[in-house]
Amino acid sequence: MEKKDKVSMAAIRRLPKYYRYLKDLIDRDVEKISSKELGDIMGFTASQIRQDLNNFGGFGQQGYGYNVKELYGEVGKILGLDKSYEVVIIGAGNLGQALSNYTNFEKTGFNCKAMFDVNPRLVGMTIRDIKVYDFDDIEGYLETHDVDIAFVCTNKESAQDVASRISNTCKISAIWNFAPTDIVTPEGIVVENVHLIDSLLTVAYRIKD
Amino acid sequence: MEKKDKVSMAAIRRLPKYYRYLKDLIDRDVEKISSKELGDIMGFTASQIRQDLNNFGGFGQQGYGYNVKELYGEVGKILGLDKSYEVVIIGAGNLGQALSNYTNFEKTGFNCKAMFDVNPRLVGMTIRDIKVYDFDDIEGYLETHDVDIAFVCTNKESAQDVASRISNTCKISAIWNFAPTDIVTPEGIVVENVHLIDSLLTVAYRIKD
DNA sequence: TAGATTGTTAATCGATTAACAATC
DNA sequence: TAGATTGTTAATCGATTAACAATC
Repeated sequence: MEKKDKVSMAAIRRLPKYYRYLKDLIDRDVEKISSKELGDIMGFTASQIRQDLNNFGGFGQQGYGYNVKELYGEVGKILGLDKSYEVVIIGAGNLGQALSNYTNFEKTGFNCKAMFDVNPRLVGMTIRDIKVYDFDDIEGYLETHDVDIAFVCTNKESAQDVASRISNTCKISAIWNFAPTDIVTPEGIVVENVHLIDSLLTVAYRIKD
Repeated sequence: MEKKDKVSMAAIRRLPKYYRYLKDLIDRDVEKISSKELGDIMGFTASQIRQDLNNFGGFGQQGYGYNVKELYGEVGKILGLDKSYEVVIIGAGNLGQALSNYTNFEKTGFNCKAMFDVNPRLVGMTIRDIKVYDFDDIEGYLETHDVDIAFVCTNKESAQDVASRISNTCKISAIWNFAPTDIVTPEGIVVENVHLIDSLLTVAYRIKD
């Protein structure tokens, strides 16, 4: 199943969409689906769907199609959702708090155990059962807890410093960065940037008359 | 300058990144830059940078390169940042509140004037000078105010209904959708989906051993 | 069995990179 | 002028789509 070396990023980024649509189909009690039908509702060609899925294995059956529940499970496994992930949030401002409250992540297996901030007003607070620690304690925390992903919700200026400090402990696998800047990490630490402003600017572009 | 018909989405999505990096260069008092230098710091090839920019015009000068301030201004104009945009936020929960507080958007010209929610506990509140109205008043509000973009921060279940209702007034140009579902709108209304969970799932995929 | 639909190879399309003449 | 670097055309690369034999 681990053919992931050669799978294109474009295909990988489609996987969560498959996962969402397959979940919807399950909720609507659809048992089986063909690549043609799935393509129609997702806006893909049947060909692309078969190509995408066959990057990871033959999950269908000729003359029948795909079993929805089974395929959903397989895509989940491909995405790594057969395990859960420990998460910390760095930056307990509005966005950090919003993410900590986002039950969707928890339901999918991303458990936030701690938040960190430099602001003394926030340190010590508890937000929906999650304690806010002083960011200066981050190294100690990471050394004594298995954390997979850090959500970085700081401002632009602090993001790289934060990334460097948490990368140094080498106990973390990935950074999910919401600061409006590109951060760099040592080889082996995955960075996923969510540049909200970039997304919004493409909206501005597209509504120009 | 309006060659935008044929410009690829891939190129358009790189524009905000140019805009960010050029701003950084201005802040660091860099006056001119070549496509080679800019490519090195942005992780693009010089060739791609020249191709991207020449979708919109020849902003450089042979033998010299690009004037940073001028190019920054041009990219801003291409993105449509020479005007400002009126914004409403639908869904005044954690994420909606976080977005309303995000000064970065305002600085770039996106002004939030009102929030809407169905929750009576939130309706009537004021969050950083922005009033929360009852969502049932949305049609009236849109008819009496020029709103360009609606940020949809509802749950998955309500997102399509919300999108349909605000699309019906036809006074809005775009929807920036944060609900974890794909929404459809009438032709002519731009939709930009920010699927946070999709982004997070690609992280899970990429940290699989 | 016949019909349907997959898995996979081949063809096409589009985006990125390379090359180079134009020119500051 | 000579050197540098653009704007743009041509070549390459990769991703998407089409086609079809395999097979349930």
